[in-house]
This record gives sequence, C-alpha cells and structure tokens, in this order.
Amino acid sequence: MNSVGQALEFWVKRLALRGPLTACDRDMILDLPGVTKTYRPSQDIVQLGARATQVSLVVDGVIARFGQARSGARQLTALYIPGDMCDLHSAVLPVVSAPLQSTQGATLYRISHDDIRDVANRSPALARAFWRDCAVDGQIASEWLLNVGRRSAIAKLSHLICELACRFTAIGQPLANFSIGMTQNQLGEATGLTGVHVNRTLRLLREQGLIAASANGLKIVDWPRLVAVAEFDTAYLHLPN
Amino acid sequence: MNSVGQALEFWVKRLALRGPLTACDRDMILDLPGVTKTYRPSQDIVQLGARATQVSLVVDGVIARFGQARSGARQLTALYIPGDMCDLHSAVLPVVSAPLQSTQGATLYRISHDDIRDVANRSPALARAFWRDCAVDGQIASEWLLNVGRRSAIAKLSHLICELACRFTAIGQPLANFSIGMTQNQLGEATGLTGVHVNRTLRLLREQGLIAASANGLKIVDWPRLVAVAEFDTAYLHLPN
DNA sequence: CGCCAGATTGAGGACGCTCAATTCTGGTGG
DNA sequence: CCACCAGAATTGAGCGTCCTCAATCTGGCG
Repeated sequence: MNSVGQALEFWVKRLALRGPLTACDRDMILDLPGVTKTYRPSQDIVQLGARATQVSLVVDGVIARFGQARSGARQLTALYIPGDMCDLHSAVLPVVSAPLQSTQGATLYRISHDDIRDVANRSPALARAFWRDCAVDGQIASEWLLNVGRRSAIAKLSHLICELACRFTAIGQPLANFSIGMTQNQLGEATGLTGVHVNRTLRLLREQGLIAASANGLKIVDWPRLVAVAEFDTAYLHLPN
Repeated sequence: MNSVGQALEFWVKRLALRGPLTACDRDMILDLPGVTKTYRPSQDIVQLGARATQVSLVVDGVIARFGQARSGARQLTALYIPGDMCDLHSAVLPVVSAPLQSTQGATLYRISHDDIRDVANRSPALARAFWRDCAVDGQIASEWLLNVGRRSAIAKLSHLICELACRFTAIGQPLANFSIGMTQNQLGEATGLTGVHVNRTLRLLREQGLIAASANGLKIVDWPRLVAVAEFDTAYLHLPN
C-alpha cells in the first residue's frame, strides 16, 4: 500500500526529469492540498461529458481511461499506476471526453484545478513540466496506436506487459513478479483483443517460456525474449533513471 | 494554396478557444519569426531519434506522424492539416519518438523552440494554450485508438473521413467535396487496415450512397448517414465555432 | 508512346471473434 | 468448517473479417 507522500514524490521526480526544478517548485508540488478518496473495482472516477474540477494523482491501484463503441465494446486508451497524474490534461480541458475507471480498486489524491493552475501561473518551469507530462501521455497513446493497429496478438500482449513492467519497476515494484491488477478481459480492452483470445495468447506466452503464472499475477521468465517478441523500446515512456 | 499568415491565424484562433488571449498574446504569436520550407510527397520532415529544434506549422498539405513495426507495417498516429502545429510537443520533448512525413507534398513554417519557449515564459496564458493544444492532440489519439481497436472497417474509414471533413471545414474548405490528399494505402495506415481492404471498403461506402468519387478526391453524399455509420461525434476535436 | 504509381479486382487463407460450456478461485454466510 | 456463489479463467467448435499475393487497369507525365 502506497502513501500520498510517496505518490507525490514519484510525480515530482518525473516532472523534474528534463527541466530541473528549483527546491521551491518542488515544495509547491509536494505541498499541494488535496483529498484522498478510495474506489471500488470498476467504479467510475469521472463520467463522460462531466466537467472535471480536480486532477487525480494515483496513490494505489490502477486507473484506466477508455472509450466505448456503440456496440458496447470498450477500448482502454490509457493506464495509470501509482505516481501518475491520471487527469492532468483536464486542468486545461475540463470537459471529460473519455471516462476514467479503477480496474481493481484504487485510491486517488484529488487536487483542485485552481491549485494546479495557480502553481502553473507562478512557475513557468512547472507550467512547462505539466505540459511535458501531457506530451508524454500523448506519446504513449501513439505507441498504443501502433500496438493495437499493427501487431499480432502475441506482440500486443507482450508489449503491454513490457510497458507495465517498466513502469512498475520505475516506482519500485519488482519486475520479475508483479501483479498487473487487471483481468484478462481488461487486458483485451487495452490491446484491441477479446478476453478469450487474451487467455489463449497468454497460454502461448507461457508455453514459449516467456512468462509464468504466479501467486499474485504473472512472472516474467525471459525478459530479453519477451522484449524481442514485443518489439519493445522504453524510449517512449520517458522514465527516470 | 494557403499562406503563412492564414495558417498562423487559424492556429491563434484555436489557441484562444478556451482561454481568451490578450491582443498582446495574439501579436506575439502572429509575429513569431520562422522559415518557410516545402516538402515533396513522402519526404521526411523529422527522423526517428533526431533532436528537434523547431516546431512546424502546417501551411499547406497534409503531414502524418507514424510508427513502424519491425515488419515494416506503418501506423499513422496523427494527421495534421493547414493551421495545425504538427510538432508542438517537441518544444518540451525534443527527442523525436515518431517521425513526420508529408503525405502528398506540403509546405511548413518552422519556428525555433527557443522562440516558442520564450513566448511561453512571458505569457502564462500562452503557456496554458500550448499545453492545451497538446492535450487536444492526446484526445484525438485516444479517439483513434478506439477507432483502430474496436470498430469495423467501414466504421473506421467513415470515422476518419468525418474527422477530416470537420477539420477541413473548420479552415474554410468545403465539406461536400474535399481532397483528402492521401493514397488509399495511407488511409489504411491511418485506420489499421490494408490498402486493398480500404479500396473494397470505399467501394462499399460508394455503393451504399454515403460517398462518391469526385475529380479531386471524394465527395460526401449523405453526411448524416456517414456520421451514423462512423459513430462520429465532433466533441473530441475541440474545433472553434 | 512507354512508364510508373496508384487504384481495382480475384482467389484463397489465417487470425482472431462469437457463442457456449466448464473449471477454477476467493470470498461469504450458514 | 463447509457449502455456496459470483466473477474470472479456461477450453472447444465454427465462423467471418480482413489479410496475402497476384494480376490487371487507369491516369498522369516525361
């Protein structure tokens, strides 16, 4: 179980990545007032068409943004893990065009738009950092587009697993054995596959010795080969280190 | 043929959308110095891994951002038409993680990152507007993800046509009869289909009386039904009007 | 007139989907 | 402690959409 302080630390670390922040900037972020709120599995965080008034820092759990076709089929368009600000763009674009949901339960730290905008007005460096954070989100979406549009099922899933493994590692979760916190159906919604086909493809990955089942999720057995199958390259994630 | 001045006007109009700009802000943008450059069809504008030092305003033509799988298959991840700043995020994320190419020839107005950053530092309102512009790009990517991941071929293509029709209309191009400036192969790369299947699907759209061939591209015959097939809703484009 | 890129069409195949049944799992109440 | 239950995982069979690989056609241009 992570704490709000930890999550804020992770976020500041990311913000400071390519444009060093002053101690003052850093403190402005760490001192941001907010409200902690917990969510049940599949509970809506913001609804389609609503007008957001706060941004949400993920403290614990996994948050999914998704779109929905008329048929009811869902497509996850982004995943957020602890230390991610899952709603930052809403500070400049408040109308919610894609709802957010927790996948397996989550706790968020919600900060008002006014406070975010105030901080951005006072520090050009932070304004730029917020802008950059959204730009990174956009690059991840681009990579997902390539994944969903042009790769085989086995590459799609491997790619998603690699991405999550790297992101969890960056926040101190062990890579070898991590819990994704998503059902196979949700994995399908993220990759443009069916839950059923995700199941078969995971079995394939297991049979090929790339991953293995484990108590609380899945275990990565052969990282180099998984990366090769996924055609995975971390660059687009812009992770610290 | 559009002019640089026109393109800048379009962009300012978009920037001013949700956060009114002062006359001074507006002039700072319109006076931005830059260099006009023209590109041949399929010519690279920025290459993968390069470090961008300028942003590029589309003056004429269509610019595509794309990713490439190891198989060589391409996935377009964004399309930019006149009045779009196709590279704005590079001001805060200079390493190019997805190359840009003109589809059928283009002319760009290139502005240095230094000038953009300078303007952003001097005006918080403009900094926020730039941030918002990138956020809109992200929402469009999300919508594409839904399109590529969860819709049928006919809906995918209709959706892309609707999007482009709306965007072209917003810059004064007639909707009923517009030239997309893309080959059928490129349409496939944008929607996650094959060029061959795009061809068959376009025929289907023609047979159903939704579109028709025309001298310089395609003509939209039945806009309401096209929108219905596409499950299209303009909101995510955040167009002025 | 010949060339070339793009559009068009055909035939066959494959990957992932649909629908449905069954097993497994963890949590709950009796 | 066990029976029960809901949700998730797993498996099977059959099918359909879209892909692959070609061949042909078209229009623009040197």
